[in-house]
Amino acid sequence: MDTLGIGALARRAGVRVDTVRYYERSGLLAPKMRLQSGYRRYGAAELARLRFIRRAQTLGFSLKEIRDLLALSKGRDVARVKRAAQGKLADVEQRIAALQRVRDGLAMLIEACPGHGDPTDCPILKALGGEEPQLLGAA
Amino acid sequence: MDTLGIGALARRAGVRVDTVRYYERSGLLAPKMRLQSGYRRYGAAELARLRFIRRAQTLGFSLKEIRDLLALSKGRDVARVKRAAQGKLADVEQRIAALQRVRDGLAMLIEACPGHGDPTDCPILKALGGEEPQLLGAA
DNA sequence: CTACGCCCTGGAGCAAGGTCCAGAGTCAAG
DNA sequence: CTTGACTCTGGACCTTGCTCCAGGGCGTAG
Repeated sequence: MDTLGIGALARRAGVRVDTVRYYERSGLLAPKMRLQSGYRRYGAAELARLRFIRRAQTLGFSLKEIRDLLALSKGRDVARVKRAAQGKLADVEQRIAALQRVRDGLAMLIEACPGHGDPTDCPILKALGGEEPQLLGAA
Repeated sequence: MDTLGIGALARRAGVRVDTVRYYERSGLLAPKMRLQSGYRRYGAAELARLRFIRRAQTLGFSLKEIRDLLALSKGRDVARVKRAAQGKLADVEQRIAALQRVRDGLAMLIEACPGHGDPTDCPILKALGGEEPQLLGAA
């Protein structure tokens, strides 16, 4: 057989067996087939899908969002798929922009901080404790 | 008085009263003072801090991380504060880089998708369902 | 046949981050 | 003083994303 049991699949994707079953319950990943015994069998497509799920997760997509993304692959409406992808893109771009503002704020503070001396001279502490914590950008 | 009750504070920060109390329990935000009745009173600094917490959260910082960030403002060791900020900066930069890879992958797929016609021609669907879902970058 | 390691289902438990009572006290306007 | 809006505490409950049993079957090497 070139199919995998749940344990082998889990090992190859770096997740636990329970997690695979949890994803199945959550409608994210169904086995390719079952043996008469009820044992799940997975193929290469399932392994790829599982790895996709994990990568998406580490980037901050919730399981629900991932389910939505994956559901698109069953849609026959190409235009809708494209629109959904564009929406996701806008989403990602907003997150990037927000994080860049954080980064710039942090970088400025770090540069302005002497790294020694009187705490009241440290701009980082001022930004964190003060009246206007601009660290994360206005509003 | 120019102090706020918990309800007014919550309204101005766009959170629920229960959330403010939850943050207090979690060691994130203490009232400026209490009335004899036990009522909490907050000043401008507390409102700023609450808004800071919310902004940090929307950018993916956990309450624990935020607590760490805020705790720095009480530290007298400027060098340590600076190192902590640098660590957080590296963190943020990694997240940005990861998201940029997602963005680039998505953008490429969207550009390659005609937006109509045969679903089997749509690269987005291929990337999602196929053998090598490169959408989120390799490994 | 006996082990030993997988696999099954169902359900409990956990951490984070809230959210929502119940029952009782407080405050401010009229 | 009465009313209605607020606030208090304590604890239960919810969602997400797992993680870990218990109490069984399966499967293959020796």
